[in-house]
Amino acid sequence: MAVTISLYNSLSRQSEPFRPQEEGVVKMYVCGVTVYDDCHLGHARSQMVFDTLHRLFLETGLTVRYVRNITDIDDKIIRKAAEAGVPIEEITRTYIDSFSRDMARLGILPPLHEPRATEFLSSMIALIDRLLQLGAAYRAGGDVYFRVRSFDGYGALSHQVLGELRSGARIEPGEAKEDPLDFVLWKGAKPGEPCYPAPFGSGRPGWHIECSAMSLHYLGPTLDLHGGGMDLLFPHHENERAQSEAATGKTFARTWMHNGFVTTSQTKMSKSLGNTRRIRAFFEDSPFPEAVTREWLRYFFLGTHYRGPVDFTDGGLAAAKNALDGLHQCRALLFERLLSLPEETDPREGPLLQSFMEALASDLDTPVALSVLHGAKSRINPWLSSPTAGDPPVDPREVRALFRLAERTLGILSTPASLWVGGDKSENGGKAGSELTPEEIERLVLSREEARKAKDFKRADALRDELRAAGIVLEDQPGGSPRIRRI
RNA sequence: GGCGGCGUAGCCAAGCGGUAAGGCAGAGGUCUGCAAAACCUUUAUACGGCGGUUCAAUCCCGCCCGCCGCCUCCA
Repeated sequence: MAVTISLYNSLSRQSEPFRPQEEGVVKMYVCGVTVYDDCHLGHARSQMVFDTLHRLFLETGLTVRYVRNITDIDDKIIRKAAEAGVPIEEITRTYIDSFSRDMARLGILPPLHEPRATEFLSSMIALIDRLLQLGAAYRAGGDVYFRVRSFDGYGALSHQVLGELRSGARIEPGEAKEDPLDFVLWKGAKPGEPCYPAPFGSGRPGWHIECSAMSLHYLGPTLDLHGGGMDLLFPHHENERAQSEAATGKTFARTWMHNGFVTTSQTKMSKSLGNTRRIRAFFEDSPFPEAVTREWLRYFFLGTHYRGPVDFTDGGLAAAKNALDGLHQCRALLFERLLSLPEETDPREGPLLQSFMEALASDLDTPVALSVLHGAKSRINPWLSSPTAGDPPVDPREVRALFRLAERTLGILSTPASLWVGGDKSENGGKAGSELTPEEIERLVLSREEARKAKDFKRADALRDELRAAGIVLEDQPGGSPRIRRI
């Protein structure tokens, strides 16, 4: 569907129409993770934001060359390995696996390339060499530093004035920087630490250089879009930009996007504060099957615009689940009603589809996109719930197409109805949602049915209460046996 | 100290110059043996405060108050 995508660019601090350099192809780079621990919900949101953007690009027919790095050489990894007394590779393998599992659980579409820093040492060394030749970098005390004041545009991305920066105001003991603002490109080897040979002395790369080297390798000197969390804006992205542009003389990234934080009690969720919630734990603690939990979390995050903060609360989570339940209920009834009509002939265009796409195209306004879904639901529901009703106020087939569109772009409304309402973890290889065995449940349900037939409502209600206490809710249906729902 | 974000109904959350989307919760109703679920109806003279610009401001400007973030590793 033809829409003009506009995105907020951190560089210009305004929304701009998004136009890739090459017609029909998007070169997109997003900062991944450093693999020294399990990922938390902050990572989940960030990846979800850029996944949604990725899906939006695909939906509009663009080819997306999406690269996301994995940082597998870093001080924290080294320290963790040393503490555990295991090789670095064991730590990185463990957390790369964990990250991959988390991304799969969240339903994040895989990027085209997912390079690891250690696979690109020679590219990084070449880049540093080039910066040294250009005079943008210098050797000092076994390290190599980037000379920040040699790069005119430094600070333009994060809108910092060099003189006001406190960042570099500290020089760590042992560092030999010319200027406090300078940052390390290559750290000289220290005893007992992993190191790699380089013309300027063996050692290991600084944090920022990997992104420059890997994006250059896969996507060339100029990215259409570079993304990451708000906390990467400075210094990470500022540094990446400086060293890349100093080396290539070209614009490094045309659009920069930064997502807001996940907070708890209005405070940023971060590892150093110890207030993180791991993705894995969220899924393991969830009473629902994985597919349901995935949609639940996605819906929760998508309910807030990506640039704002999201406070992670039980109330917010509960509201998200209830709202999603309503959408699923509608979807299940609608799909059943339209079963005989092939989806292939559903409309490709229409006011609902248009509104939905326009919302997403407008700097990824997912809250508005969700409201389009709810709007469609409330207009189609009366028709769905009364079989004798006349013409529906909206084309049911467009609503079906809309739900499919939401499935593709937002990654919600894809779980089969049977799993959504009646599912529990046992169907999913997890723990059971109830203390009762299926046989016990069936026995209680049948007993209640007998009691109801005998008009012994007191006993019937007691049995229903007993089931409810075990997390089983009965929903009587006209004619048939009651529907069993787990809570 | 520098840079930035936020403050909209009980809660969450869009809108960002033309007179307040949506969701959750709540209330009333339909259905039901009673429930539950579902469906219907309903819920902000009003957008932190005070000024200013304008025919018109929640949206622009100024000041103030309150939260939060970046400037050190961090999505």
